[in-house]
Amino acid sequence: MTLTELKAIQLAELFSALSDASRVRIISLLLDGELGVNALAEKLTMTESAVSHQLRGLRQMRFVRARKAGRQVFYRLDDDHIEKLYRMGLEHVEHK
Amino acid sequence: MTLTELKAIQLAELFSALSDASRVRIISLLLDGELGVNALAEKLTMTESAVSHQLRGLRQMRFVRARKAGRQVFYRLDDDHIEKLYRMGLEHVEHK
DNA sequence: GTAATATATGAACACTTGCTCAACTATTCA
DNA sequence: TGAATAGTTGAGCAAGTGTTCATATATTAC
Repeated sequence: MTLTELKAIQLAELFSALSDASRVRIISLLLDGELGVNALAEKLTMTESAVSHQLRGLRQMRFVRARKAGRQVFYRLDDDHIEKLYRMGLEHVEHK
Repeated sequence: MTLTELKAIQLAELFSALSDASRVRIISLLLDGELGVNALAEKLTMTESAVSHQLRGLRQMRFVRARKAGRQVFYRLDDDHIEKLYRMGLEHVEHK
């Protein structure tokens, strides 16, 4: 199975989105439904700024989608592929 | 689904192993069977040193396993979980 | 209009990562 | 023994990443 360099890069980018504990925890919280930035920040004990920066990356990779309501922005997972990847990873981590 | 900080870190580490194009290409080559460091280096057009450094990381994460035969060291995937993760990622990348 | 709230953004900085290069170990062959 | 081959390892460094802090934007309340 030879892989083009482009696809190798795309795959690496995909997995990079889950290669940081803060992002993993954001994904894990959004599995239960949408949350605003402030709620995420509180649950994660991170600053809103740090959360916002991470959400930006996740948004650009189409891992999450934003919905604006008044001055709040609610985020949710964009795609169930992400959930599958997450669960498969979790399974791997737990069965060792 | 609340995730402990430890598991978030472990998950992030797992996905980190696939978060680099060189490592992704190594995994993709090893899907077809074991290969020595030199053969990997040639197929990847990377130095043996660079490949060896990456293999070290993959070994530590138990993504690959080494078999020594004379002065050669053959690497293969350690676990079919990795293959599943890889294929799921590839599917995601290709269906967009 | 002003003030308060919710989020986004850019710069700066510490930390991490992946490579190169040189030196090293281990094995085979003569 | 010595030379050649296969791979590993550590130092050094450029590039990338995640956070903080200050500032900016957008919306709501007054």
